[in-house]
Amino acid sequence: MNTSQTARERARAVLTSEIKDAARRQLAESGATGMSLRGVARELGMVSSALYRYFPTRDDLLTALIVDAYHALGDAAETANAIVERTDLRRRWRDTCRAVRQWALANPHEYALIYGSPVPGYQAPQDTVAQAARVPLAMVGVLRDALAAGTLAEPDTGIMGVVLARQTAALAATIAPELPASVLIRALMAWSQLFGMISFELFGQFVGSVDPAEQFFDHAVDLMATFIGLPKQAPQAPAPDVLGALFGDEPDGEADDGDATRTA
Amino acid sequence: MNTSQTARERARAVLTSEIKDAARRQLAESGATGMSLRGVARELGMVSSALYRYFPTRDDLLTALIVDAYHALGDAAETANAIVERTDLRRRWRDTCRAVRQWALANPHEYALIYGSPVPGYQAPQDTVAQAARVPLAMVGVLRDALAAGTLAEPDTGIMGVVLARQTAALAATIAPELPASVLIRALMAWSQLFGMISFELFGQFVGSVDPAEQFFDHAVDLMATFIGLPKQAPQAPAPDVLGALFGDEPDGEADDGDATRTA
DNA sequence: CTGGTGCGAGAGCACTGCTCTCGTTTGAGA
DNA sequence: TCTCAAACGAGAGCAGTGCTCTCGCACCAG
Repeated sequence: MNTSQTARERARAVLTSEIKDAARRQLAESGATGMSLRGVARELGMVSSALYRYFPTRDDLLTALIVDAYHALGDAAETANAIVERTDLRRRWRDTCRAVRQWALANPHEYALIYGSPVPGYQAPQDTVAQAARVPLAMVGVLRDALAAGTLAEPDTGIMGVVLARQTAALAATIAPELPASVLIRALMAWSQLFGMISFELFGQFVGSVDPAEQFFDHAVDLMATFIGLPKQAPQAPAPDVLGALFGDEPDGEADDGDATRTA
Repeated sequence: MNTSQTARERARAVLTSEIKDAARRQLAESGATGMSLRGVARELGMVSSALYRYFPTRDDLLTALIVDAYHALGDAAETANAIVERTDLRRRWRDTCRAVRQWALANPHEYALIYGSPVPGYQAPQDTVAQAARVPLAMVGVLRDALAAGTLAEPDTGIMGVVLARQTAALAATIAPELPASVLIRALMAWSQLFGMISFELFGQFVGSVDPAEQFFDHAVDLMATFIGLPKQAPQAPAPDVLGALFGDEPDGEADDGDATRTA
């Protein structure tokens, strides 16, 4: 790729990323409304009209930042999920959720950009939906492994409307066919609970109650894990037969933990 | 109150509310970024500088809209909670949550204004915190009545950090001294889950999965009620005729989820 | 009746996103 | 190696924004 790149193309690529960097810096300082095209041009020592060679409009620059933010958040969640010992499901769940919160706390304005109110007329480029799915997919990955290991306590479904039944069936077909609908529904609940909690913490809704939300967050994540059916605690020293069963069936393979949330 | 009001004061009051109405209209159409001071001045047939006699800055006008939005949402939740038969705890819980969602769907931009990313440098006037607490207080009210009636299944606390224990103790002291910390924590979780769910639906995070979120919402609300410890079902409602008199005019298919075909 | 005060209109400033034009630079094809 | 179109940055300019200041007019208490 780089071989056939002309100097102009290389300059264009580097300047494009420099523009995004400057915009990200302004975003981190002043929020989305404070990110001005003229401001980033000023920071780069160029004139504002020159920026339009790289981004046709301000919203396109913001969209690029959104895509990057989704990507960074997905990376954070997936690496946190991949780092933990694969059989320690409870810890994988917890660390994945923690990684999302840590990323949000470290990049509050970028988080607000993607999970706050949609800024323009809110178009969702098809590129973002795949990136946005990475966090819930990481969470589902833990549940799939728990189900495969036989340690997932399958909750009862309860009464389900036809629309919801169809939606969960379609979702299962594309995400995790072996997961029962009841687990999928609770995963969706845990997913929205996670981001609701983070948004509340970041946007100041917890000030009167659990303002330093660290311990509340961990507690809630743990309770939601139990709510879905993850085993209470990682067995300290699993019995040899259980261990053998765990490593014997091995549905996802062990070597590819680089991508722990493969979508089958 | 009108007695001691001079004509000038009356004119000022009515014009102030007219400005807010016009601003709310612009907000509903174009979102927070589209609400321009000059635009509302144009709509009212006045010049922009005249608006500064009523709101010293654009952010102050937005803040007024925020306070009003909190007020309207609190009203919606409290009336929904008050309409239901007081002993029907499950239905009170559900209808309160539904009222929040209905209000959010009816006023998406106002919802985004108060629960999306904070718009300006995010100051939270002391007036808003009391208003913002009304929804969770309505939910807690149901739990208090359940505890008083002896029908609240108190969940186990689990391990709790000292910070969290102190926070929940302080919260209980000011809100509901008789509620155990475990219930309070789960109420906080249900609260953030509710708004996380609504935000996801409004901001388009559910598009790939449960996009028409009606049935998923009801299902999740019900599961969270059980999660907190509310009794499974209202103990066989007191008398059908009373129920019919109370809920004769339910707008949306409310009576018994009759349309939801029960599929296992 | 009079003088201070609240009010709306208008001009103007600094800023924004965006468009258009004009020389210059670049690099691929002749 | 030369040529010419495409890409590029700079500048001017337009319409819009929030906000300030000044100026007359209308109100209302003294």
